[in-house]
Amino acid sequence: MLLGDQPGNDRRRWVIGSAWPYIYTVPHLGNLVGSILSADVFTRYLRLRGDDVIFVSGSDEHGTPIEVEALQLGIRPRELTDRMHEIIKRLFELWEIGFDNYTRTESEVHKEFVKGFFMKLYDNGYVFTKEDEVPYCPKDRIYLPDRFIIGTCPYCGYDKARGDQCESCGRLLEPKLLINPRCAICGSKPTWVKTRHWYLDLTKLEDKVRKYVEENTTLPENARQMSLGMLKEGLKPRAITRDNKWGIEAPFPGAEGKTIYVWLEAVLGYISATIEYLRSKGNESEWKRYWLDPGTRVVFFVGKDNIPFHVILLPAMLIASGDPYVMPYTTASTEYLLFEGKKFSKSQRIGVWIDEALALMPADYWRFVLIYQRPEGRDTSFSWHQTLEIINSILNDVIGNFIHRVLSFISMRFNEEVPSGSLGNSDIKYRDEALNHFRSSEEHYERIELKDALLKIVEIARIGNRYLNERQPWELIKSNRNEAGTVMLNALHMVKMLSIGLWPVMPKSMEDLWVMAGFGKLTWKDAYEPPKPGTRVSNVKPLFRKISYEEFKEMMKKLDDIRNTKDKGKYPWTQVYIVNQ
RNA sequence: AGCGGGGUAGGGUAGCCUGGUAGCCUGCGGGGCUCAUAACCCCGAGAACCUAAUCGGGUCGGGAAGUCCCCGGUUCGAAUCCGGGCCCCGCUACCA
Repeated sequence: MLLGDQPGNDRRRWVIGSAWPYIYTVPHLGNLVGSILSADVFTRYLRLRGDDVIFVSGSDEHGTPIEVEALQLGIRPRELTDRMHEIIKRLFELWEIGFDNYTRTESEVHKEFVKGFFMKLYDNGYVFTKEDEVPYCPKDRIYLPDRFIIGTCPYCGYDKARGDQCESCGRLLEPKLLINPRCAICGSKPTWVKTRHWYLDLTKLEDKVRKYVEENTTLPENARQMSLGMLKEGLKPRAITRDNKWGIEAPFPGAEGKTIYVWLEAVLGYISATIEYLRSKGNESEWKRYWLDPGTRVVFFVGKDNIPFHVILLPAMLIASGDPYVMPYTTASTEYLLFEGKKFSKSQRIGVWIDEALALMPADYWRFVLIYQRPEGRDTSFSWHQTLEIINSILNDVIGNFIHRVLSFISMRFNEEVPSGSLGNSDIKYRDEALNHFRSSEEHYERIELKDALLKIVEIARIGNRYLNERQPWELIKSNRNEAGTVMLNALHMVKMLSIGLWPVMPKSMEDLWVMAGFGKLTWKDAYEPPKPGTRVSNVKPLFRKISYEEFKEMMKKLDDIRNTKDKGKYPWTQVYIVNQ
């Protein structure tokens, strides 16, 4: 392999979207890893390569749970989401998430876009109406989704069964099957009222969607199989409208007072957020270059629960619009992150939330640990034990210590100046082995296998450590300063590769390293070039440190304290812990 | 219930499509090195168990013939292919 021999030099154009968090509460680590964090890492990789990328997401704020929460707190839904949106936006900044636009579904641009978009579906004949009978709570004056009705399960007699499914026996239910049904909010008896709803006629779109899924070879296996399974059973019409007040008004003639089903509008946010971003840049019409030009690759990052909306529904709607939207390139879907083997659960306090996490460790530590355990292929269990091992043994010992032994050696033995050198066979062998791993990491990044991409970069540090042990520059320098210089120049080259490959995962630490090592601002292809002799390393100090068992115990105590404080908050926005920075 | 994914040393994961040495990381034991953050490098045991002895572990002796969730099949040969089953997770269209 030759230096500079890297594939794909041409500048590509991308839209990266991560699933919109529902801001009823602060997301937990499981929510973060599959969607927003993964999308950020991939986006940073693309930027490092010099690709043209727009990275968007936003707060999903409509829908019944938020409407009900606000009702119970005696405030308007918008007040709740105004506050939560600001908090969550701030938390993502603290997590070093580099959105071009993190917006919200209450954005005017979004609302206008959604209304116009659905009118196109209507005009194109993909919308029909049907009358349904739905449960309604006369006391709360709210239409009740299935799971907001509780009653006695007709099969097992469990008296807190929800209208969609009985948690006790697991059987699927319908609200009408429940014995003694009650409103989940106030407990009063719901009435059944007739209402008309507007449906998206997915049956007409089924063949085109199937073709899209079948021909899309970039979809992860879980997304592909799940989608093909749904298509095999046949797509059914899906209601676009709801009777909620909190949402985007349905634009259809005769649909006054109704709102659009949150999922169908939220997925359009990827487009509206792009428009909003480019409008703020003063060139709104550019959005068509991103969404209508077949050269663009649109990629979504979601958890596995989100697959149907991104692989079936959104593509179906894009087709139905009649506009020449570029079809999504892929949907990078992850499995679930479990917490100590169990599902994250807010009510049972199982898990760690993204506000608390930052009070315990720096964002880069978390980002490293989470991507290192990214649930690709199967559910993966997060455990504190494993987390400490990864930080102490991999991040600190293998990576951090390698970087530090190189920089401190140059600092002390070469007077802070990068030495020159001419590589011998052994040096070249190690350099090329490292470069091969760098190249392999690039291949994994290209396939959005972020965990494997990271593992390959970690290997470079292992190679570097082995290299130093074999060449022993601390011995060489006694007799042959030039050769010691060669080894250190080459080792610093490996540090450079590392710092580039790790930047998408730990941008802050790597930028600190770039300054310390005198690399300056780097791009992906710079990894193939050795550092410049004569540049200065300065202020060398360890980038990472270990977490002792005592510190871990203190962390757990701190987490307890934070939670006790959070519990005292009355409103959702007072149940959040923001680190002072 | 239906559909989809998964089950591999103590923990975490690769291999499965395309059958043939179970790879890697961590942890554990031993050795080396001294530039470095008690860091680094190399070697080894560990993916079967039971019994005796012991506070327990290491360890010693004996038995048994096992091995990638279990049972069966195909094959010279199965983690891999086929059939059946168990368990975990997701989705099932009105939660988001």
